[in-house]
Amino acid sequence: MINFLFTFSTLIHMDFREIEEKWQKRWEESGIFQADPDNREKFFITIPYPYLNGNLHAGHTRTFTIGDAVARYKRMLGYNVLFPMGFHVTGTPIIGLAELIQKRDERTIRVYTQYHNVPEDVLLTLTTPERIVEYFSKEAERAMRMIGYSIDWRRKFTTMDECYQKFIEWQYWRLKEKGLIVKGSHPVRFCPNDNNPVEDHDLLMGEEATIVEYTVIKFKSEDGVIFPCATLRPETVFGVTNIWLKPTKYVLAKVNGEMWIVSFEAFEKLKYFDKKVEKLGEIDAKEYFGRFVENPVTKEKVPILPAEFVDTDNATGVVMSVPAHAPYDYVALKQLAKDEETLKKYGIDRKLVESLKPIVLIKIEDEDYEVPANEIVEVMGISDQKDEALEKATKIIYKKEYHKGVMLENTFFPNIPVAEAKDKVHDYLIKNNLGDVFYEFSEKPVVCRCGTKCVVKVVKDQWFINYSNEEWKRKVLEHLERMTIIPDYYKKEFRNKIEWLKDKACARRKGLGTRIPWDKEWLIESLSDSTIYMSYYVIAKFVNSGKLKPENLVPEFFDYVFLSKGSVEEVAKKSGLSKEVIEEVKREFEYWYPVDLRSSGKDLVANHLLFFLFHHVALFPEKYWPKAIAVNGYVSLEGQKMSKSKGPLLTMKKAVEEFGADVTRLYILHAAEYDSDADWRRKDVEGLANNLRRFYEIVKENYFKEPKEVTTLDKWLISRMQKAIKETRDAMEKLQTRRAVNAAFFELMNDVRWYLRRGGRNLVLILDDWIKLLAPFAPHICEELWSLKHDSFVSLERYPEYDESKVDEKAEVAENYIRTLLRDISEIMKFVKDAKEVYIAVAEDWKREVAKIAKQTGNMKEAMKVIMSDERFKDLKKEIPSFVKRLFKEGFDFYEIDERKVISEAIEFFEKELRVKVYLDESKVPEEKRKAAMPGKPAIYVV
RNA sequence: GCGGGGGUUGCCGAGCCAGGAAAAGGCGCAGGGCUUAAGACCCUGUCCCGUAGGGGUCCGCGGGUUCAAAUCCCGCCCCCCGCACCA
Repeated sequence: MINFLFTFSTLIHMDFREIEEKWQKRWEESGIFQADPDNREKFFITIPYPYLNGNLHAGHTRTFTIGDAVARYKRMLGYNVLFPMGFHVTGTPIIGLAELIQKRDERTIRVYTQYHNVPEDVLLTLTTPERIVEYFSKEAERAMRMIGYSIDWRRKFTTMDECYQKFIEWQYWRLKEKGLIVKGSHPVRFCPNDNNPVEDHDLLMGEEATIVEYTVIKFKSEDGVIFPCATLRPETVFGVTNIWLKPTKYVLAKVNGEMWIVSFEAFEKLKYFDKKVEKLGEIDAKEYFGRFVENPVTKEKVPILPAEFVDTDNATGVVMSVPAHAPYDYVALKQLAKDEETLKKYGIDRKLVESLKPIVLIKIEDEDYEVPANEIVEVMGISDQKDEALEKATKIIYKKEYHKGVMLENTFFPNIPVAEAKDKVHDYLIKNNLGDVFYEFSEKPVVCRCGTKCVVKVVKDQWFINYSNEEWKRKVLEHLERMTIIPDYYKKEFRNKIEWLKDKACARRKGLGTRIPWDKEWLIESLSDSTIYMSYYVIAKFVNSGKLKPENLVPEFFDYVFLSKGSVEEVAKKSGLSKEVIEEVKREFEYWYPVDLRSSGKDLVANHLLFFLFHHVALFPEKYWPKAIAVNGYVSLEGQKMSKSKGPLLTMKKAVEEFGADVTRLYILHAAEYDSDADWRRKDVEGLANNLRRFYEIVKENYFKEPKEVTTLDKWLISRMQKAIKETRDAMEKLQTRRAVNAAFFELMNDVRWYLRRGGRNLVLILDDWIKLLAPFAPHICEELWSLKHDSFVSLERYPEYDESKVDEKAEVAENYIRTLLRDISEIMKFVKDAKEVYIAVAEDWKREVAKIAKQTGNMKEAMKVIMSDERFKDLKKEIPSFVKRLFKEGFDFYEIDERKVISEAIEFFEKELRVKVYLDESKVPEEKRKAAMPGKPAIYVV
């Protein structure tokens, strides 16, 4: 009794954490996850290192746990598995965070204490980037140990380490030598007050705004003044009838030596565009109304006219008018012709305005209208240029013409689709200095966190990585085809993104990181310093053990280790290392490389994972290019998006403390598959904890029972186990952790429930396999259970093999038979009051003919045709489809089981379940019921 | 707009590629068992109808192919994600 009570209470209060900590300690002490080269086949799996501006959260937990499950699974398959981890600290957010903490920013303090669970007194000391890195790297490592990842911790590093920086410098020198680093300029969102580019999270307003590139077309007046018309539709330049200015003041400016007339706002913006800009004076637009300018493309002279709809805060504030295709222009022109007052005010001849006829220059196949702008304006009933509906009208026309339109004969590009002509005109303008570009936000306003309105700034002379390089892209694309991408449809996505990738600025002024070795004013930007660092895990082991020092890491050393360039003697001399050490590092690199699997969140597809591919292809020999990439989705909390900087957030540590490592792991692995998003729901997590506890109890209760004689039921259980092994393995090969956990845990659990309900007493027969099967997912509890009987680590055991000889289809069919029969009987008993006895009659033998026919034809379609047309079966047309379906689903053994025998052996079970007497007795079952019986579906009679 | 993914039973989510079960599993809810009780655990039910294992309706909407469609084909509607220099 005392013993019972004790057991009982330990079960109730079974503390996952206690078990987990015990095994984490043992793993650590035994060093079983430290991977060094040996004669086994290797498997090198990496996960993107976390960025340390906060604690690891449920999102990390998902990606990392998938990685760990795969690592453990592969290890149990016999691979020598390397699963390392480092920390990313490059860039600005950590600095930003330090500043916020220093300033005691209220929101930051709240978010970091409440969601990141940093104690306030500790948080307030994190006022420098160094302290932040120090603190969060320790926390991250602790969290990852708490959840039981099988990481080789001897290889950890941060991207600020001196040795890492040597490695990055080497990489950039080599890229530069290959001509893949180029200089250029590009537009960025910029805060004039902070004097810095702004990132999304630095914005108060306008996070959605993108930078739009307007084409500027230089219309010139006789006195040489340029009216820079900004447009998104340069192809319509062939249809310009006039240009518009708002009747207000403009600026006369000298722009790169030319005289430009632009709005005041535009002038301010121009200052940031990497141009020489000088204000010469102010002019009033009215001085120009009625005067003419020359269309630089058609050489036509067109008048300058006033229009109220012109927005001086959009682009240059000078607009060209294409009334045939632009509803605004059409309406404004019509309106002006009628507006006596305005015409008089500016001394414009009405005849002039009336003479301006729309010039149609685009046609749309299958549609036949004269002047598109006219038609839409009439349909929508717009007559005022300030009508907001014009915006919509413009969009409709634009959309149609862009996608379906073709240029007409009166343009330079007859019969060319509009989408193409647009670029051609743009290029023509730029090439001949007849045009320019003007950057503008797609939405306004865009406001920095400091309250200042942002501008677009063109950063000049910046270093770029030349991803647009065709040769480079081609190689990456070719390699992509050879790679495994999981899930497979992401290969298409990668293909598109590789083609779309443009040159990328790789340098920044501010932040943590490595300086560009040949231009020390610039720092290498954070996504650009994390492309090939998987190779650095090899180096890091030697750095951490003290064998490699920063001064040893000369470029020639990396050349030799990674690329086999140069001679060991030379490298020894240059690096100050012994030949042995150099060779040892090289051997280790050559053993581990390439990366066999990089498993990552889907947010990195369009950036990091691309760069990862590009840089490997550029720098390493082909045999070291990555083998596979897997992508997983996000995690939300009770349906809410997580946010590092705003909350809500669930840290990895908190999840483990609260629910335990195995529960957290199992839950996150099971919550969603592949790139679909998972939702962390407390209720579900608790439910899972119960299931896991139940597993623990069941194993403990049965593990030491002496095996008894093996029954059909036992064979069924063993067979089910084989199916589960097969399913789990197959799922894991495809990285389907949800399916794997479903098969290895939930479905087996259901089978075990049935087995126990059926009175099974030999559960012990499958327990070793079950524990091993679950070990990659819930390693702690599995170690604990395994250790009850064995002296080894289950983590190092061989994963269960699927053994077809143990599959017993007949036993499975028999159990299904019993299950179905039980269900049918109880279904009927619902309708019989005070049922006392149940009689069962199996179908007559001749009905097995159906199965024979089905087997002969081999497919459902054929079988149904043949059987249904058979006279003998015409009374059974209701029963046959489901029978045939079962045949094809459960296999043809189905009709070969001895139903009478199966039923006889289960009578006792039926009686226990149903609490009535059950007889297998044909004579007691009425004729009409017996007639409807089919093989597998006996007649039932309840009295 | 371009590109990728998706709309399934109260919810989450399998199934769809290889057409043949009101459609796995989990959660929730209801009833029963166990228990002094609660929790846990074990059964049963959970679209509608039904005093015999049955019938009806169902997988975003509308058509089509087929003996048979959640699954294949066509059209439409809606939702999510990426479009960068930011980790």
